[in-house]
Amino acid sequence: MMNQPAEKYEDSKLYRIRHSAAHIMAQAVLEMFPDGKVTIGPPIENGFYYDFDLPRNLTPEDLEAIEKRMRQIIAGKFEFVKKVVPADEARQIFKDQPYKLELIDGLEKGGKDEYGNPLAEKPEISIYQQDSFVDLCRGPHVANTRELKPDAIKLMSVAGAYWRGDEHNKMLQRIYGTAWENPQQLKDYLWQIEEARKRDHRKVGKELEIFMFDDEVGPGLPLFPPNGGVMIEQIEKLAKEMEDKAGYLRVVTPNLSKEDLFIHSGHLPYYAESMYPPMELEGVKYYVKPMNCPMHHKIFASKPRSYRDLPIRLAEYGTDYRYEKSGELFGLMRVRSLHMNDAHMYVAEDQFEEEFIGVVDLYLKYFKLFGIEKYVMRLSKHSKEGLGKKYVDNERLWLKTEDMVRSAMQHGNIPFVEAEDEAAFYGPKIDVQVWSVIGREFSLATNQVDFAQPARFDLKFINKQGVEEVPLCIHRAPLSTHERLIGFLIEHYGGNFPVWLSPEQVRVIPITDSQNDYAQGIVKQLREAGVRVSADISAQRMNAKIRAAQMMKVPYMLVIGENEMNAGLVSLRVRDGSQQNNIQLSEFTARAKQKIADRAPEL
RNA sequence: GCCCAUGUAGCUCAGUCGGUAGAGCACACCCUUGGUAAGGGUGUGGUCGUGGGUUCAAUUCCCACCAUGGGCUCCA
Repeated sequence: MMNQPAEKYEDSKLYRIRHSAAHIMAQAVLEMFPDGKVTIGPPIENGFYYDFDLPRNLTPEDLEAIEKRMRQIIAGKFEFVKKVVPADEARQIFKDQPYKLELIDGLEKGGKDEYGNPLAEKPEISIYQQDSFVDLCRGPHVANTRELKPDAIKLMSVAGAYWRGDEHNKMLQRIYGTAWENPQQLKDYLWQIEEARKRDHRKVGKELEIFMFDDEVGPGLPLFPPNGGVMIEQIEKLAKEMEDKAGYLRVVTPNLSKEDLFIHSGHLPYYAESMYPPMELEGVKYYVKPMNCPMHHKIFASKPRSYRDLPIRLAEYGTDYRYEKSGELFGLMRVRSLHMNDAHMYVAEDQFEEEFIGVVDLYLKYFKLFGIEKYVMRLSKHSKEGLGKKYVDNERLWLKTEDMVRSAMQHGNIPFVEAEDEAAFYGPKIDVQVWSVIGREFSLATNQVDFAQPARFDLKFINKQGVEEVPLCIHRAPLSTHERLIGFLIEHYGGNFPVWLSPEQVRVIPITDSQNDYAQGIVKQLREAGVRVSADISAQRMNAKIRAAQMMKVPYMLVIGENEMNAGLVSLRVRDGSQQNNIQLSEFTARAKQKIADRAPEL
């Protein structure tokens, strides 16, 4: 990322600037609300925040006033003075600040830092003071407020945030701000935000008519007009090709089932509140499915299986419904109806490693195709505290399967990081975070081990010794959901899709309406060649037609005027602005077909 | 679900300190027949998110709800 020095962020000057800016902001806020309560205010990526408990809600005007006051404080050239104090003295200093007292207790008892994370050793208690403001803080800070540049700070927004990140706690008011070493860096950062906004999938997706929402259909339930329909079709075609080669078998399963299935799977007690409520017919409850696993398990269980049949890989683009909380919906990234690139592989234990690595290799092939260069694979593990609550209560199997995944990844030479308390309820998983070119992070792929459901569903196969054995199940979704993948691809490509993914691949542009018939003939020929094409016969000038095609990001434009028509040729304009005049249609068709067949990134 | 902000034509937005609204683009028609990112004119188009309340009068003020956005929490 830009502006990230090679040194650790925590040791950088920028970190101290932002941390200090948070204190200066807190001073300004407390001057405005003398009875206000302060909590914590750390530096974060690109800026800082501070959480307050205030007598009234902040307005945008308040933010302006606070920002103005911050500039004055900075101009006051105040020293940041650190002092280490005993806990009791700290309690005296912060006697009117209940949140600080709670933090002091946490520090003194040992064990917890200001974010509630466990600490290796009991920390010293320190305070920092600048001007009139004293804060409980471990630092570090700049030496003097003059090290901050008044023109390099900006308050960005007010937001709600729960005390200590727990939704059962009081909601505080969080002010987000950004601070930089100089005004130019701030300007660059704001420009970067602006550029990211231009690529936002919600904006571009609307402009290019890839997806839409409708109030009467419902929140989180996207509709895909024809342009989105084309993309979905192309992605499914790709997935099918890849999966066919890897030995997957396609299945189709219903969108709803009786309650019994989800009781059996064990999903209901964990996830009832994220499921659409059941409908009851003739005394039987039905749920729309939030995932496909139990259905696939039923297919596996439908007949006796031999070790010779394994691994069995059942794949489906399943349509699932999850009742995400209203505030969690986000464009195409978090929706309530999803089309998942799902598959379950049933494997014997000695096949696990090869199969698991095979899936990861499949991910890497997809990433290469889409030009995804930045990604991180994360081994998501259980937590001891979550056993029996968030996670199936069998620590032995957790540790065993986590080991299996770890060694599979190591043997496959695939770099990964590990994270506690991030697993699925039935087993550990590899989650893949990818970053689009604008730096937004997405959880795309997931590859999960399931040691719980196969036993619950009484899945088994006859092993070499003629004995029944429970298979392991690998859940995998390398292309996530159509919804999330398309959202990602829109931002990743900024709408400039490779030809194979472009909803409209060619637009024929007659210069005057005398060429309209010729244009229609070209459309017909290209269509027969399997190219997605249309002709612009509107009553506009060529320039306007080109502009319209450029704005829809059509990769190829075929401009035809009298010259081309008389010679039986076409002139090609590529989306990047390059041109190739008076060429044979067959020559262009061959180029287009080749790019499509290769799924080539370039035009 | 929680805090805050926003919601005016198909799209992007202006506006009304209470008297039922306007621009550009798009669309239709007319003129123009133009050589690589916007030719000109005319016109169609809005129960100003939904439902209540206050008022002689509400798109404007108040309340509730819905949706979207920025966050928090959550994400099998």
